[in-house]
Amino acid sequence: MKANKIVIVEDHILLSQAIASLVNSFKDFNVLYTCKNGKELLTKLKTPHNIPDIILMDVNMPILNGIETTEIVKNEYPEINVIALSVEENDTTIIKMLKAGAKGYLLKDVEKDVLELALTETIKNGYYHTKDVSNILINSLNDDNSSKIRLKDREIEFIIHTCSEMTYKQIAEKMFLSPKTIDGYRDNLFQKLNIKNRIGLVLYAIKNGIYKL
Amino acid sequence: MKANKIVIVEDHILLSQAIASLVNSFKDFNVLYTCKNGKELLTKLKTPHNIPDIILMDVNMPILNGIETTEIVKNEYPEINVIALSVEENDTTIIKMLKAGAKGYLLKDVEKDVLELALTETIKNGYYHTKDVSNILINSLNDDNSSKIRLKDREIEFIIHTCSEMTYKQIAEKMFLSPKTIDGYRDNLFQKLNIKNRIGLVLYAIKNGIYKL
DNA sequence: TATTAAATGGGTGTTTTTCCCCTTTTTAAT
DNA sequence: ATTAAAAAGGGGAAAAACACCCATTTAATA
Repeated sequence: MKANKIVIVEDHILLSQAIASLVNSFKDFNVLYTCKNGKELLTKLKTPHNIPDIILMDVNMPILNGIETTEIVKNEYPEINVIALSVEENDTTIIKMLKAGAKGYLLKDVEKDVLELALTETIKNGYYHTKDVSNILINSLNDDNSSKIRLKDREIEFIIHTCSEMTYKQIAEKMFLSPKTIDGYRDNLFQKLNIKNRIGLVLYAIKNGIYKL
Repeated sequence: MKANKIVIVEDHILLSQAIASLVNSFKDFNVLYTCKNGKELLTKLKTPHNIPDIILMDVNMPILNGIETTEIVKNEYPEINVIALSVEENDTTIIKMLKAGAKGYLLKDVEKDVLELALTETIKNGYYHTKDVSNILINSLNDDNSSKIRLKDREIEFIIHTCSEMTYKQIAEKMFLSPKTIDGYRDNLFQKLNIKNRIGLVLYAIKNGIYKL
């Protein structure tokens, strides 16, 4: 078997080169090149001999993040397998990444053997998942059908305004609603999300990507 | 010259092994072992043959972070050179790390050659600094004298508690202070940071890495 | 030692937030 | 058309947050 070609996309150069060194130490794999972000990757892929077998993709990157990049790669080069590599254990991030078309999701604190296994299995079967990630997926699927928290558009708009120094009265003005209606939105959300006060709402919004810093 | 012994302290195993692979590829350096956090390192160091020439230390770690660990290492094993390795470009973090006794501070997006150079120079001269970090240091010194916002330790502790659903009264209890003192902290910070309410403080904390999600 | 600055805490009053229990209007579904 | 559910709005009260002004105790330092 000739060595499989790997591309690494990761914004921190040292880490990217370190991972490259690790991958090159594996028997059947070789790093073709590394990229600092999604945009750089897409430019590279336009040249045919730059098409790898597997892309190891960091999720959190500037310019073009892992999720968006994976979507584009999946559309334009469906034969390439993307494996996500991240510190993020956030359920929704993992799901978004897999929805975008990633064939695996590795947390950055796995052993190097797991990385090698993931590469081997992905070449063989087209996918690889650790138990951790599988469990997270199963849990989140269960949530979906039963009691998943569904936020309405107007509520999301309200939550975003909540992440500012405005008072509720000012938010009401901005949304052309009575302060009392805003009161209702808030009371509803507090109960639905099981939080105690506005701070909790702000933290929820940021953690779930509703409000972006 | 026989190979210099390197130890890597980094909480994400895969990264730690990747960096190890990279360091092992350098001519004059060999990785002795890796650790997941400061506590693990301190245990290891108790055995004499586990004493390395240089420790590559991540700054953000659970259990015992890079700054605290470096302080302890500097006291108990002054002959070991510590080089900080981090994504944090935050001025105060860098300064704290250098104050703690680190002989260098590498951002995680430098080229691998820079890492090798840093290791070589540290063996030769006992220290190494990139231009980036030197500049940050110089700037921060200038700022310090003029109008830089300086947060005291107790204030930072307060801000972190602020990013929770606790009321100020509960924060006061947790910090063993009177609610009135907390009142003072808050009023001070609102003025110093030019914000209007607790939400502003939470957003400030998150944006500036004081509170990590 | 005198002076300053920082840390801690008190008093009092206003505004905002939070909570609970309501009504009316609109929208969706049977 | 009828019913049900969701959205919008309300009253009133208690709790928390906010603002300002001031007192005491340390710690630093000129």
